[in-house]
Amino acid sequence: MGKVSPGIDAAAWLRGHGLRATHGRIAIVRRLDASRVPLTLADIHAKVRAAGCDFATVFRFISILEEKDLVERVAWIDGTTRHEIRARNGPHHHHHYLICRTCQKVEPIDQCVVEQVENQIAKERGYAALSHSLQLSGVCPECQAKPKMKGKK
Amino acid sequence: MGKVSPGIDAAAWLRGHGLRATHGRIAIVRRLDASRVPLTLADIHAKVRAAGCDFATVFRFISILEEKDLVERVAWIDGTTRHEIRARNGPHHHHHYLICRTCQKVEPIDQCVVEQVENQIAKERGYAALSHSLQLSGVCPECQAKPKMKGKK
DNA sequence: ATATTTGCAAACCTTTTGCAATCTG
DNA sequence: CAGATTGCAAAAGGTTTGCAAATAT
Repeated sequence: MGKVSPGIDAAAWLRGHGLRATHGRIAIVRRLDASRVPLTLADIHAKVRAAGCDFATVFRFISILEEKDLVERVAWIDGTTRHEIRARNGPHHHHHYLICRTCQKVEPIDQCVVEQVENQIAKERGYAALSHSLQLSGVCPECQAKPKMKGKK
Repeated sequence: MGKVSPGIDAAAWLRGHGLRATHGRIAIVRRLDASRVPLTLADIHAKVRAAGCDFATVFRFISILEEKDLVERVAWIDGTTRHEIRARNGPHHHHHYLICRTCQKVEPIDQCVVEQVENQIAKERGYAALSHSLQLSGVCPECQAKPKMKGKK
């Protein structure tokens, strides 16, 4: 649902956006499409290097996708920069996640509760072209149950 | 109000937290205290280097303050890592900002509208020790009025 | 006086770029 | 075939660490 399609034809998707379909790019799009959460360049590279795709290619191609607004860059709460294929739900960009500070598990939040906040606050001040990033973090039920081993970062 | 105090006695504040009051540290605390928005290490260093405080000192001391939970690290929406002195409003950490994507202006949002969201969503899933980071971005009224000069980042 | 903290410089690691070779349409 | 794209390797940025000298208590 947030995916480009279930098991998409990456080559067709690429050409449909006026992009050349090389092996590396196809692997990158597949990787992005398969993830429900934003990935770091290293994450992506780890999965596509087997296909002979260089880190520089990941870097450059992700930049291209971001310029075309097909991928969005997210400043993750742990300080890493991540990238996410953009769901086609209109001009609004949603990035709602629940992150466990202990096990680093990430759960997307589907509800659009922030919409009201966004409209209320930002429009009150006359802002246009709004977007937002909300990351909630805490300790998940599983980690609360486990013996406490402080894994700081 | 989010400040340690108006024109605080940094040395006393430091000793009060069991930290040695060196010139560099005093300058760093003053800088943090004077800002309503999170700062990068470079921001802080730029202001304290005149006082002969090295970048490494800024780096190490901020790390110490963060371990003691006196300063909080924030993954800013532009990908930079920023640091903010922690307001004493309880265990809840608030980071609500309205950021202009054109002029980079930052306006803190005082309202705690996310509280409901946080409690609703996170507790529904059994998370503990919640905190959140919300950054709204858009184009401020002033920038909407100005002639459009696309300053990307 | 003594343990802590600092400045300096080097080590790291991630991000970015140049260029010749390779591939796509 | 021609221009776009890639791999490789080096450059650039920001972060982190070691160590001897300086500092706070």
